[in-house]
Amino acid sequence: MATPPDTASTSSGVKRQSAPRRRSADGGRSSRRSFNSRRHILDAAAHLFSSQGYSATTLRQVATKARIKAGSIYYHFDSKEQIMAEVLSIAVRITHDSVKQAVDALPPDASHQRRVEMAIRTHLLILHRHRRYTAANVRFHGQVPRRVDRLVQGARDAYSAYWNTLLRQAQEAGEIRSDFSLSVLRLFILGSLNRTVEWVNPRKGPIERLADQYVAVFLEGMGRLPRCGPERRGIKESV
Amino acid sequence: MATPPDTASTSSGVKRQSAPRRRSADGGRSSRRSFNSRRHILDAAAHLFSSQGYSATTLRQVATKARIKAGSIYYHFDSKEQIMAEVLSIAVRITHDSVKQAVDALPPDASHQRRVEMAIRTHLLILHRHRRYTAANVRFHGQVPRRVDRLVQGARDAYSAYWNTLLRQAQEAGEIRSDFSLSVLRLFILGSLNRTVEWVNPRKGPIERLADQYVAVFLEGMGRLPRCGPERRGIKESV
DNA sequence: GTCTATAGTATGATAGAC
DNA sequence: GTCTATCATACTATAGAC
Repeated sequence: MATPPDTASTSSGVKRQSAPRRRSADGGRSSRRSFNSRRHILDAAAHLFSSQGYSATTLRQVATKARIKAGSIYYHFDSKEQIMAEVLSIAVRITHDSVKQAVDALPPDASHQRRVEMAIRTHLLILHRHRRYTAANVRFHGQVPRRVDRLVQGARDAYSAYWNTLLRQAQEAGEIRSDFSLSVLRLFILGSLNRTVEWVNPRKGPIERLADQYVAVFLEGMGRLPRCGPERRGIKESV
Repeated sequence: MATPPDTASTSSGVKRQSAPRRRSADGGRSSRRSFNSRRHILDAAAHLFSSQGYSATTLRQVATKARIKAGSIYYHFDSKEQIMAEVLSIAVRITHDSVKQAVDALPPDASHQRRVEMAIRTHLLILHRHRRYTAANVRFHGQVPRRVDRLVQGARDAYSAYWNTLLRQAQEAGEIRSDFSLSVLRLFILGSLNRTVEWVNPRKGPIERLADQYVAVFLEGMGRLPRCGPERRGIKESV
């Protein structure tokens, strides 16, 4: 069974674009908290946005969670919208990068179904590993000011295009039913994976076991012709 | 191919609980607009809630859309939360009633797979037919004040229980793989269907064609043993 | 880089005329 | 049953001290 590589730790994906200058070599223990304020604000905002929504989250809540006062946020960011835009961009970029990297790491002779399987597994794993950020993106798509959504649209389109290619190649190789609409299939797959942020509790069981069931349904369900016989993998309830 | 019956017109599902008194026999043309204010408020609120979110929607917006002034809302409702609670309750009740009715209308000897198929088709159809209400429920689950969500939880649990029974019976009859977790499968199915409110444009094609593809994936993907041979239905891209 | 204080605006909800 | 007017509160964002 394929398992995605362990890419993109939580901190590695945080964008630094237009961050303020810092002291060149963080002197020591005293200023560590303030030194990382920008990331603390992003983490706090991502968490609150993804659990309450954009409008329901106030900058006072973000500030409290980041252990600073509300006014201080404006040293690091220009507006609430900018914070949201950055959170969403981080989410899309981490996901896209991780999935692409995992698929590329497969042996060159891997089947297209296998590549799709790896993409499904990695997407689901990353979705829950970076849940604060990805859930903000997944749950509030279309619920944020248009200006914000538009800033992230390019990254989202690129990720969609990546999946389209993956699926098209599989269909051309005869590994996906020729009567399926690929755009529907992509939205079906990604939508169902993304939806899991609404109910999955990662502490109740490994995401990999959840991925098993999703992979089983999709690979069997979209295959050109079903494989016959008892050659099946065991899947246990664990989520 | 099974098609759900045409149940629950838009207006039929609107709850009247605790509505103010009305004139017994609506006299005629002059007061028709004010006569239906309560429903106009609910419709306007459902539409705004489902497209913008609960917090982002203001009662002034609702009032404008319902062609009244903001203060007048409080003649019909006690609070913004009450309006949302009523919108969500309507959504869950319409869906549950319609799906149950469609499944019950199947011939008694219908297979369990066929019953699940009908439930999938009807859920998807109703979801988009009553989109204003259902999208508010589906998109903002967990994003509204707890008091509101708790008022709807009972209805949601009942609908989940209904699906659990449907799936359990199918699995016991050997029509769903025995190694699948049914709670995961239910969340998988309903989650993927519900997710379609984020991207489906009903004017671009009939929901039935979309349902074809979802049914195909789920029935093939969760079946105990895949059916062999070329006995397949044709599915065309249309959404 | 963070603070306090506050400007300017918008919100949910209420009171009372009609 | 709807209106106008308004209260009390909370919000985003800014200004300036430290």
